Parts: sequence; C-alpha cells; structure tokens
Amino acid sequence: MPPETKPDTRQAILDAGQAVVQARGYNALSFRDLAKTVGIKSASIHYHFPTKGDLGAALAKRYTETAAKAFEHILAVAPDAAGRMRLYTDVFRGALINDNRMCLVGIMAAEKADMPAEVMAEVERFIALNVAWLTQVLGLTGPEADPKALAVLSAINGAQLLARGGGDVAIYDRTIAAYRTAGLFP
Amino acid sequence: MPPETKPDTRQAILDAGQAVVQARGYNALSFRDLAKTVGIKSASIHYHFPTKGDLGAALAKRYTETAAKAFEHILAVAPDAAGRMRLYTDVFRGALINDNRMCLVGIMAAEKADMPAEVMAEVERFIALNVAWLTQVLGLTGPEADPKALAVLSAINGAQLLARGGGDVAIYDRTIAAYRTAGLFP
DNA sequence: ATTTGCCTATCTACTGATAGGTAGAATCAT
DNA sequence: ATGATTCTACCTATCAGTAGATAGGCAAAT
Repeated sequence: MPPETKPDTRQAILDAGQAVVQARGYNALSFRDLAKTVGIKSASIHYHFPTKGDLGAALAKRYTETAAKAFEHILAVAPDAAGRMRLYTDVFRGALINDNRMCLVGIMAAEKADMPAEVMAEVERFIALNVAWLTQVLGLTGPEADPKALAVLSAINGAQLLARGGGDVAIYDRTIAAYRTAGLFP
Repeated sequence: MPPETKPDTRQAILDAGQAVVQARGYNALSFRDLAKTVGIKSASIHYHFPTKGDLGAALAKRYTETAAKAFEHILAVAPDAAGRMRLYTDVFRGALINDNRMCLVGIMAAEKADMPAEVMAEVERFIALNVAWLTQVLGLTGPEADPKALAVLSAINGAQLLARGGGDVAIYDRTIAAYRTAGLFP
C-alpha cells in the first residue's frame, strides 16, 4: 500500500452509507457491505457507530448540516426567489442524476416504521429546516405559511420519488416545470 | 373451530402482505411473519407464490385492479372535476388514516433498486393508470397533459410521504389544501 | 500506561427457498 | 359403485446466506 494520507475512516463510512441509503434505503444498509466498500471489517464500523441506529442518525444529521450550508450558499448567490427556487430544485435533481438517488430524508420517511427513534428525530429536523428556508425564500407569512412551504417540499419530494421510479430525470424536470406553471412556486 | 365458510388462504396472504408493504415496505415483507398472521407455515406461502417477487407482483397487480374499480366508481358518483378530485385525494388520505399507511406503489417506488423486475413492471402500470385517469378527469390535452397529470400524482404522493413521516393526517390535509389554493388541481 | 483504531472469531436471530411427506378431495377407469 | 390415481393445500425439517452485535486481541500513537 502506498503511503496515502490518513483517510478519515469515519467520514468514509458516512459517505458510503449515505450512498447506500439514498440508492436503496435504510433497510438496505448493511454493516458488511459498508465495510467492504470502505475497506475495513464490519466489526470496526461498530467502533465508530455502536448501533445501526447511531449510524442512521449520524447520516441524517450530517445530511441536514450539509443542506443548511447549501441553503446559505443559495441565498448568497441568487438574489430573487425565482433564482433561489431554481437552485433548490436543482439540488434534488442532482441526487437523481447521481446514480438515480433520492433525498436521504425522503426515503427515510418512507421507511418510518422500521426506523429507530433517534433517526426519525433527525428526519424531523431536516424537514423543519427545509420548511423554514422555503418560508423565508417565498416570503410566506400568516397561518398558511408553513402548510404552503410544506406543500412545496412535498411536491418536490413526490416528483423525485416518481421520477426515480420511472428511472428518468426528464420526468422530474417536466413535473417541476408543471409545478412552476401551476404557480406552486416561482 | 366453528364451521366458518372456506377462507381463501391466497386472499388472506395478499391482505396481510399488502398491510405489511403499505406500513413498512417491500423489504419488511417476511414469509415467516406473513405465515404467522395468516395462520399457516411459511413453506405454504411458497405454494401460492413461488418466490417473493411473485408475491410482490401479485400485490401490485391486485392493488392496481382495485384502484381501477375505485376510479370507475368515482366517475360514476361525482359529476365534476372538483368532486372527483376530492374523492381521489380522499383515497390517499384513507391509507394514512388506516394505520398510517402509504400508497403501496409509492413505497415500492422508493425501494426500486431492491425490487424484482416483475414487481416494477406492475408499479409502472399503476402509475400509467393514474396518469390516464387524471388526464381524463382534469380534461388535459396536448403534449403537456401527461406531465401535468404526473405532477398531480407526484404532489399527492409527496404529501402522503411527508404526512406519514410526521405521523399526522392534518399535515396531509393542509398540504392538499395548499395545492388546491395554488391551482394545481380543482 | 493508556487510548485509538482496527482486527479475528463468533453469536443469535432471521432471510428466502427447497425437499419430501401427507390428509383429504376430486377425478378417473372399470 | 368402487378402487386407483392424481391434485390441492398444507406440513416438518432443513439449507445456505446474511443481519446486527459482541468479546477479546494487537499494534501504533499519545
């Protein structure tokens, strides 16, 4: 083995884990498969993440943090709501392009019943973050603000879900375009 | 045992199987658990459905057929688009109320990568059925008809997904109301 | 000397699937 | 009508494979 710079194993596990969950769901997340891709043994993953629930929660948490940064970036580079929403929908589009993956939280919501409580808690946090950001970007106020923001998030997640089922990004694009035409968001 | 009328075992397996898939996904479908609820042995399920893929495909097929009948019924009892859409969204709402379940096809789409081809084929048929029905009900024409219908289906599925994650039907209701207000459908 | 980060080896529980057997009903030829 | 055959719908027992998890060891870094 060449003297490579110290690879952060923990990070590698999270990277591989996220890829699996986005592609095949939390249930498909296997310590053995994960260990194989990372290049260590399954027992070693338990060193970093004692239980599968810990790993799942860490995945959801990191995902939310990454999203938070991405959202700040969008606010910085796009001045108006239309441009910001374009970048927002592109984030979900990116997952689809990247190996036909889904939003990590979307797929976790689908598997809710099998998920440890600590994972679900992180999922809720991600949703709350998205709703807050959308409320701000779309300038929503009043009692209907949250439902409206959630409607946008739901619609985009649904588009991702079905486009993924069809295995064609074009389905996602057309669906998003239809939302825009309908005036669901700018 | 009382002299009950012949219980159709095959039907019982499908009923129990559908409940599991809608609640916890295709991956959570276990021959042993299923056998326990039905009251037979797991090997006997293989008699009716040789492989798990066969069972999954049968579930999706029956689901599509049931939906087709429901759609016809809606057309018969509701004269206008608004009334029909109300009943349509209520179908998805019903799944949520019933033990916080999801649309069988929605949850199967989320698990696409793990699914046998024969199951996915049935999933596609279900989507096509819904798109065709929505196109008719909403009076959509032209090249944008299919994308628009798919957008409606996606939005409703997304609402179901997130409402289920939140564990609250009210989330679904508010999201659907937001769609209506936005003019996505009447 | 202790902690870190990995290892080997093993455990129990569960997965779908198969082989082979059987009670009872249906179908058949005589 | 009856005896023989075949089919139906289950059963028991078992398979190889995989799941997450644990105990204990070992080498390097601190």
